Order: sequence, then structure tokens, then C-alpha cells
Amino acid sequence: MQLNNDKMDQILLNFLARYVILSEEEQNVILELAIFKSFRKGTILLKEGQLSKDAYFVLQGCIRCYYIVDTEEKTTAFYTESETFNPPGALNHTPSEYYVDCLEDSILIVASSETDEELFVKYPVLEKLCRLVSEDLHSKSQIAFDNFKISTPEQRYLNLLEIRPDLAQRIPQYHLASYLGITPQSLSRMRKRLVRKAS
Amino acid sequence: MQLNNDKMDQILLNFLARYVILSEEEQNVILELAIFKSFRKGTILLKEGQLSKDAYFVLQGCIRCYYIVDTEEKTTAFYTESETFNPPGALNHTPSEYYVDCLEDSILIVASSETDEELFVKYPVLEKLCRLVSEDLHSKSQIAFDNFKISTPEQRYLNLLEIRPDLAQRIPQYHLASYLGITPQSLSRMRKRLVRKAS
DNA sequence: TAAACTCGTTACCTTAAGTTAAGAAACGAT
DNA sequence: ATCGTTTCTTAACTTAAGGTAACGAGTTTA
Repeated sequence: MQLNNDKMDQILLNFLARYVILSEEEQNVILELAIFKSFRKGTILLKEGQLSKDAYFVLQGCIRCYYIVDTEEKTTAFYTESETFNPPGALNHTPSEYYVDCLEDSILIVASSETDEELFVKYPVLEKLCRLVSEDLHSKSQIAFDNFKISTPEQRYLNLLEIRPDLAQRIPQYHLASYLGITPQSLSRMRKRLVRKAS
Repeated sequence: MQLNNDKMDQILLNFLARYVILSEEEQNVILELAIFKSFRKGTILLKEGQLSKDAYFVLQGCIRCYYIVDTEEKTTAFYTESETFNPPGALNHTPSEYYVDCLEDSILIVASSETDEELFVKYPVLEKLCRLVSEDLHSKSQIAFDNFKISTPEQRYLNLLEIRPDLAQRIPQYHLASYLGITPQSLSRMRKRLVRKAS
């Protein structure tokens, strides 16, 4: 699918409209600030040790967050269309402990979190918008954490198939396995077990 | 330790001062709204199925968040002094899927999240405060999630001892085990293994 | 075309967690 | 002081995940 500029603007505004009603002027202010960038599959957006002050909104494609522990990648999150990724730790100006890369060719909105205080004063609704988005993301993230904790790897896999069936299609198994907290071999075995159970 | 009202006010203001500078008037507005409540150990603050619109700030004591899955309690979080708990899902007015109880006699500030829009208009700094707190909590929650995912139960336990040694002291082992994602028996075995390794 | 690489699967063995059951220790209430 | 509840530990057995290695299918590269 090809995205032209108008479509991309519209995707962003649709997302924001879930939270607040924006006047035309406010919409334009945001669109002025939004920087659209394209990245090739495999591009590394953030490395361990770097300071990240950018937040990402995915217009198209998929980005992944992962740690490297003893040479091994541990994937903790995927973000796809109309999802936002606000790198944790960015607020405190602490160096990143994780990596972010593009699993597919992606079009992202890169928002510098050098939030302009004046802008919030001039357009208080923007501060409200940020509050509401943050509260929503926090709430969702906590629920996801809870579900992860109270589930076995098998339940997590079945849950993933149910909640985000697209991921199971577009993401390599070994990344999924890592995301589920197991090895690719274990995932492979698990899938065999599940087929056996089902029949 | 006994807490009088002035001390309690001060604890809350100290917490808020981490995020914004408040004028005396703004401080008083917040203290007016803050409702201090005492609860006996064992009190259930929220049950599955209930609508929760209250957020909690712990002045003294400890509260716990848990799910009940097949008659079994699965603990997902503890909150102690100067920590806030904003029940996820409250925003969407969806019934709670989890329980919250007091593990100790506790003094909490109960904040109704029926946030007064007028108040934010009159005191924009309060909206900023909420945004900053929410962003901070989200960031911390994501980092905690990441750490949980990339760790084994043993690493989680060792990490807990390092980061929150107080919890290991004041919380029963079987709750800790549940929090770590294992059974009390496994935690008991693990502790024995660790002692053996250490020597 | 051949070699290299990526990705998924299978197998064998080891390690640790779950399950069930039982008993010991600590704590509270009468 | 005693009874009962709560909490922690231990043990024997079962289940599933980790580590290592090898194989094969599909792609990319030379």
C-alpha cells in the first residue's frame, strides 16, 4: 500500500481524535510538528547507551524493542500501525538500555519529546492530549504486564494468536518466541503439542 | 510510627514536588481534595467486576493487586510508602478484572478520578502534574515489564532483593512467589539452591 | 550453479518449575 | 498454655523449558 501525505495526516488525526476534539488550528499546529520519516527494514532507530528523546508513531510497518543480554536478543515489544512507542527512560535523560529496530520497511512519525512548554501554554488542549494518551498507554501497558505475569508461555502464545493474529503472520517465529519469553525451539515444540491436543 | 495530619500532608507534597513547583494556593487546593483513609489489614479495596474510579497514594502500609484464576491468587503488584496505584482500566469505565487488598494496616489517600475539568482549567499546572506523573509511571512500568520479561524467576528474585529489599522482609513468601510468577514451593527450593551456590 | 545464510524443526540430555502431599514452625485467639 | 490457622519447607513424581547439535527448506550472494 502507498501512503500519500494526506492519508498519513489523516491516520494521525484519527488517532488523536480518540482522545480530544481539536480545532482546525490545533490540528495544523500538530501536523506542522509531525515529522514523517521512512526507514528501511533492518534500520536501527536506537542503540543501547544512546539518549533517546524521540517518540514514534507507526503509520506503516513494524518496529521492535529488544535488549541484548549475553549476545542474545530479548524482544520485549512490537509496535505496528497506529501504535505509539514512547521510549521509557527518555524523561530522565538516562541512556537507553535497549535497542529499537525496524522489522519491515516503515513510515514513522518521529516526535521530539523536547516538548515546547510555550506550546502547552498557548494550546492547553495539547497538554490534555498528552495526559490522556499517557494515561491510556499506561493503563494498557499495566494490563499487558498483568496478563503476561498470570499466563504460562502457552497461554501467552494462544492469547497472542487471539489478540494480535497479524503479528503471528508477519513476525518471524524466533522473534515471537523471544517475545513470549521462550526459545525458538520451545515455541516449535509447543506448536506441535498444540496441534496434537487440538486433534 | 504514628502519622499526624501535618506529616501526611507533607508526605504528599514531597511526592508532588518531584514533578512540579506548586504555589501555596495550588497546594491547598490539592490538600482540600485529598481524602485520607485508614484501612485494616485484610481490607479489600476493589473486587473483580467492580468499577474502580479511585486512585490510591500510600502514606503508610502496603496494598496488593491480584487476580483470581481458577481459585488461585496471582499477585501482580505491591505498592508501599509514597507509591501511587492508578487502577488500569478505570479510564474506560470497564469493570475490574482484579482485586486490591491491604496486606497491612494502611493509611491511603483516595483520589476520585472524577477529575474536575474546571479545576484543570483554573489551575493548568494540575493538568501538567497529572501528565508528568502519568508519563513517569508509564515509563517505570514499562521498564519493570521489560526486566520481568528478560529475567528468569531466579534473576527476578535476586533483583527484587536488590531493588526492594523491604518487600522481602514485610511480605509473606507465598505472596512474593506469586509475584515472581512461581509457586511457594519453587521459591523455597530456589532459596535453598541460592544458599548452596553462595557457599 | 554453488556456497552462504536465514529460519524453522527435531532429537537428546539437563535443569527447574508444577503438582500433590505431608509435616514443621510461627502466630493469634481464646 | 493450648488449639487452630497461617506460613514455610521438604519430598517424590510429572511436565515443560533450556542448551546443544544437527538437518532441511528457502533465500540471497558470489
